[in-house]
Amino acid sequence: MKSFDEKIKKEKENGFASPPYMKSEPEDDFYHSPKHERSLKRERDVDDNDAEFKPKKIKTENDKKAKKRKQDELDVLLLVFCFCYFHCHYVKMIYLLDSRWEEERYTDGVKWKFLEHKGPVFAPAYEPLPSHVKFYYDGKHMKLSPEAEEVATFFAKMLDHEYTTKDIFRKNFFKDWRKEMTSEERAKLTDLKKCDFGEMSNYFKAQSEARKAMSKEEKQKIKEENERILQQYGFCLMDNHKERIANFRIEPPGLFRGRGDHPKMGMLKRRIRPQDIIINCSKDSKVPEPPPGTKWKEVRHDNKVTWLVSWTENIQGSIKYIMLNPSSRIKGEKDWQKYETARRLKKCVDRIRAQYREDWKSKEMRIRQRAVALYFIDKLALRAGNEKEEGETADTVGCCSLRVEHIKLYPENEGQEYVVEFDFLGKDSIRYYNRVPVEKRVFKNLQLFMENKEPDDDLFDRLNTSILNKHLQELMDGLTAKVFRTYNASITLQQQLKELTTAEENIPAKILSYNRANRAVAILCNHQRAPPKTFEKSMQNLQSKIDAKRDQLADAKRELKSAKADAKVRKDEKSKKAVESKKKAVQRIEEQLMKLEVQATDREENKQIALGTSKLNYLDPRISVAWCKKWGIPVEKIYNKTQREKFAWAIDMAEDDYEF
DNA sequence: ATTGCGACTTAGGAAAGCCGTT
DNA sequence: AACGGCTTTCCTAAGTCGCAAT
Repeated sequence: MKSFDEKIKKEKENGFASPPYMKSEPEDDFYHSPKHERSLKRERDVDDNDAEFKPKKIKTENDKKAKKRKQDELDVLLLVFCFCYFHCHYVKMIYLLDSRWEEERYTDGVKWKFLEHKGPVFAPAYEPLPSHVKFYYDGKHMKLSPEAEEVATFFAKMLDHEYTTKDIFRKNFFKDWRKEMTSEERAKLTDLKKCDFGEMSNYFKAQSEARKAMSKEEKQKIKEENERILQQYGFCLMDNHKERIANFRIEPPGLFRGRGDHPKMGMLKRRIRPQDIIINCSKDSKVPEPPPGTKWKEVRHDNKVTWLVSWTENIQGSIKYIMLNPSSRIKGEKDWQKYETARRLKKCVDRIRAQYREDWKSKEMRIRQRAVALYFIDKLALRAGNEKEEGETADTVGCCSLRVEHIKLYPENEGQEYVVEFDFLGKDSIRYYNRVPVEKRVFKNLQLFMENKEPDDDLFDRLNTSILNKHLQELMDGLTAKVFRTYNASITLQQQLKELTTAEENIPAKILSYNRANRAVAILCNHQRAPPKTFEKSMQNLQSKIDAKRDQLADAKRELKSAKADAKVRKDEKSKKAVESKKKAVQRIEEQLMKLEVQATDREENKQIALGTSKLNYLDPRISVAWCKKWGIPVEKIYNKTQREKFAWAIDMAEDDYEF
């Protein structure tokens, strides 16, 4: 595999990459990340690999063709290599370019040839409450029918959550609950406020306490049972390889918890039965058996999709799927492709930037809007922003769906000109707040777009994601709005790593640098988290650890001093040795102290920032792997076991000189 | 052009697991 | 052994984007 890789690299060096040169920045602070005052200065890509668009000399048509052909060859080579990689890795076939490759090469959307699995694991059946756990209505005990009781337990289990205090939640819940009641119950239970779920709630709390207090043996037994289920249902056979399934358990019934201000919160998410399930597998496989006495809704054999099981969920009417784990070939290949697309964007991003800057001047409104939106997507890593059905989901927006009320224009703000203030709820109702200076032309355009509009009018009324993506497709094959997020995230990591890593530093300090680079990306992408509930306390604990370590260091230093003095007087071997060992002790403690301090810094800076999402979805893992190799950092320090499984392809492929 | 649907990726919070300390 | 704090895994909601029907 290596030699193949090297071959590709050689080809690349043999004149494909134009020499890197610096481009002048149109703005010195092009990128603005939300939330943080200290702006993450990020330079544009140094390496501009797009001689095609900015030729230094006029090429003859033949030159171009030859180059194109060679580029094509290179692309094919790369494709073949990665194809081989995934097959060698996953199918464990050693021989390359065997005839079997030909028949296994999938065309026109075929995702697999063979697929066999055991179907889903259903949620356990409802177990009625013991009779001593009572429900009261208006102070009086009332025995509920099993159906009504089950739904009541869903509410009881959430009693401590603030959800259950929200009007919409209560209203939706009560409406759906009533549907499950018998007509007598329905007649009687008319006011949720009069319902007392207290005993139920306490019962479940006691149950969970009991579960915690179980003996080792009991816990072990449960663990073994889970393992058995995992072994039986958690894997499938796809094209000769056993693959881990991501979510083989069907979602249990419960109350829908949307994020943010969701109009459907509290609705009953109904139980999924075998007759709701569509099974997907290959014709020549053993079709999974539905539970005794039941039937699947449908069994189909569609090898153009990757899912094994699907059903339609009742809240939004959307389809849910059971698919493979990220470690699987099918996900890994896709992930790799995603980063390759982002790398292709790197090669032409300057051309695209130049283009949209031109388009700011267009006489067509739709083109100006498109150009300004694209600028935001590129500069601020905003999401595309599909339109959503009003009243069906929380009111959140992305770039194309921004409304006038979401931005404020300041001709001047804190000494900066043309400042735009963004304040809106994005995916998962996470707030995006950012103030950024923009170019005058952008500013003027925004003023124009906002003229004669109400606050709740669309900012880009001539634009949607479909129009934008169609345009992007014309600029580069496979380019869509989200590729910019991937590209900007990965290039930022690479750049930050280059900037922050110092050769002399020890491993913990290097890892802090890595986390800081990662953090820069998370800030750019606005990946936030609620500060952990115990954050303050855990910070204090760490601080006292640091203080204790400082004291310990002072002691050790004192001891070293006296040992030195002692050795000076005595001048014997023994006291010399004592000095040496004290020196070692001081050193060791210093290192520990340093480690703690680094940890404290890291944690403090990470208070409200979630690194996981970008690490898992936006950062080309080969950048991290290369960085580890370059600085002799064990890759386990950066990726845990699951992550290493997901990124196995990158860990195998990337050398220390990998360039995104 | 618009809408709806289907398939897939991206997302944060909760639960579970783990590991060092008491 | 119990506890507490941190990490990992699980869970499933919420996006993106292409395609087909209208």
